[in-house]
Amino acid sequence: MSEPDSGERLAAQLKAMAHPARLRILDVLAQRGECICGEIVDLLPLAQSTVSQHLKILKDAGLVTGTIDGPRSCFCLDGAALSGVRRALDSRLAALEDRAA
Amino acid sequence: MSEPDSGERLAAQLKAMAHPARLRILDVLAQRGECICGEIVDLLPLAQSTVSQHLKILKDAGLVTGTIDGPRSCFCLDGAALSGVRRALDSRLAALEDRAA
DNA sequence: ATCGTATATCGTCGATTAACGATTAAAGGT
DNA sequence: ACCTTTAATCGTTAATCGACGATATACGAT
Repeated sequence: MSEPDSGERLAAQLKAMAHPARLRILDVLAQRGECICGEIVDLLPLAQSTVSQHLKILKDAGLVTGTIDGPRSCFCLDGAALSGVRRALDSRLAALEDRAA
Repeated sequence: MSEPDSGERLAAQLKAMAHPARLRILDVLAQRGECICGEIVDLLPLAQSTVSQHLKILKDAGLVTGTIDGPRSCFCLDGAALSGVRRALDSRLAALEDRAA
């Protein structure tokens, strides 16, 4: 198994988000609920292969899910994972917030 | 000037956080309030030069502040910046949360 | 069976990252 | 003045990233 410790897992998720194109993809998915790859390609100034690669990174990090739908792939956000990232950040900054209060 | 758009700025901040060692540094600072470089070096399994480099990355991203104190450097978190990251994530995920509700 | 559309994957290339040891700089103590 | 301590910077190396075009795959339509 070798579960990565929580720091490594969170780091990996943040890393997946830490790219302007991938943030935009997450935005698009948040707005539309779901998307096929081609729609995202049309919205971003990147080649199809590059978008597909970014989607794979987001999928590998568990932040989006992709289901094959005929010749297309339908992507949508994994709400639980994204909430998890948010909670992880919150708890890590809790000490700071307390101090500031 | 060429202010980076909000996506690029957030991406840069997330990227600075997206490393296990840097997350640990943020944790240490959150717990202790402030630290000198050497304390962090003692806590992490990394060379002094590597830790100093990580601190520079966090400082350049605006997530921590470093003030020179004699021969030492005293680091602490920039609460406003970190809260900003949190808020930015929250607002980007708002659409998702609404959908899930 | 073939064709067209939609994606994923491969291979490549330059740029960036992460790590280290060695060196330098800046104080402080004696 | 000289040494010690602390931290930043330099130079190197291996590994990873980001982008692309080209290719392969999977399916639906004709």
